[in-house]
Amino acid sequence: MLNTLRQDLEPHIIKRKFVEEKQRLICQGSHNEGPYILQSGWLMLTRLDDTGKRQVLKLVLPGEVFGFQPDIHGLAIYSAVTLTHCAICIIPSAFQLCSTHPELAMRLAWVSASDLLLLELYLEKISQHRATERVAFMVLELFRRLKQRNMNNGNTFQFPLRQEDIGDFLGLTNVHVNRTLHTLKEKGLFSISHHILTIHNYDALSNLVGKELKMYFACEVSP
Amino acid sequence: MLNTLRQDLEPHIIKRKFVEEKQRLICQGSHNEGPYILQSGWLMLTRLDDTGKRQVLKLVLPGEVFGFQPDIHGLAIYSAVTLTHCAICIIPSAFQLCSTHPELAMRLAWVSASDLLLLELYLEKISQHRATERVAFMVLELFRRLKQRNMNNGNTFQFPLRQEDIGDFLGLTNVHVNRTLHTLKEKGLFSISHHILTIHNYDALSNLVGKELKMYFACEVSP
DNA sequence: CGTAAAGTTGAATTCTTTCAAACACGGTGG
DNA sequence: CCACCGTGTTTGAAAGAATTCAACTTTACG
Repeated sequence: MLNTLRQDLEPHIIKRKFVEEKQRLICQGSHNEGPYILQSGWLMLTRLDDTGKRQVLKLVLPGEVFGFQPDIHGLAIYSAVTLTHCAICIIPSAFQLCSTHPELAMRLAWVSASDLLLLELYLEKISQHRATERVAFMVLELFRRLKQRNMNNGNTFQFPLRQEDIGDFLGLTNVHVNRTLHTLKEKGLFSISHHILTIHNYDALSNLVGKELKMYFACEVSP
Repeated sequence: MLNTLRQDLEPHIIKRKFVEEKQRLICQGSHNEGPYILQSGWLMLTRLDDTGKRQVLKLVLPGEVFGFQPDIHGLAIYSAVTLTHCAICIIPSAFQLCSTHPELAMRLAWVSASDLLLLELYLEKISQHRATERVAFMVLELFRRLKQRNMNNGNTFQFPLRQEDIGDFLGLTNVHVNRTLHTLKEKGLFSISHHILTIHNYDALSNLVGKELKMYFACEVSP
């Protein structure tokens, strides 16, 4: 399911781009050309509010579709910012293509529904649980998606986020993220160093997120 | 856009149901027959975690589709619970229908993307803002959707949620919801009494949620 | 009228933020 | 090669927000 989308659409993909890190692909409040497919690299979807607070809505990994938004006034409600060097594809007129390519419509439905499911899980964690569990959840959720893509190296993987990004993702201040990471490191669960994250005790970590999610993370779901 | 879905699908809708309040249509962890269309009444999508904490994921209003979830192990990740007497339709084999009815696939894509957008806004509020703003946001967001359905009576509308439901929706305890509702009532913004909510000062209320969302709530978006 | 469910209030505790300052690190230019 | 600078991380102390616990009041409903 992961790779076929690009194959289906191959003839319709007009533009390909390579983008440096910290660049903006979609800009909140502007017109959105998407949807896009991320081919390689990491990026994040972020939203700024009037007070200048930032919410990271999603971390996008290779193979994922992003930027399929029903617009408010036709404008994007979030920005897409690269965390690393990225390669992306643009599907310029996805809406029109849908009528002639029902499989694209199905795919977009499936993508949105999957994003929705993931966001529901994040919302639950952020809304109901404390800093430690939120961070544990994020690490395990990422680890699961990275493993599906063979982007891990055993219990280790690249982790391009700053502590402030984690905070804006999980609804915490960078200061509190720092303290929480320390606690988790001291407990021997995982540690981050030089943008590399290492899980030292997977079982203890997954115990933090509860039994149901533990099963979710253990199982290989097609992305 | 709101009403056409049912018309498109009319020949394929097999079952119709009337359901009492506080009944469970989808049960977390069980197989899900959906998707469904809510014809009348209110219901909510809720998720329980291992510790017994509950997250309300969405309030579903008449005309909306719910229960289109890519399953974990084929099982529903949330329950659907009626808040009032409801009338619903079931679209039994939506996935198969999609191949012969591309407009259904498009509709489901659009529904999921809209749900995702709404959830992103809730996540931002819950993650970044305090109790007062969360509650204000919920009231305005509901008011907007109710107005689209002519389910308001001026600045007044039926409000079937208990304070505990609000808490589980917004990530607050029922105790704190109570105190927050009091504060907002004393400020003359809105009040709830006998399951009827009255907005006393719309402008002041919408100032609480910020300029961008204020515009969002002011505009009539097709649902 | 009586019971169960929902709402209200206070006081103590816990978690998180805020503010401020110090520290570490990688890169740049002298 | 080293000093310098900016970005990101670390730490402490005080303030603030929300939770917990417990008791009490009100409302809904048979």
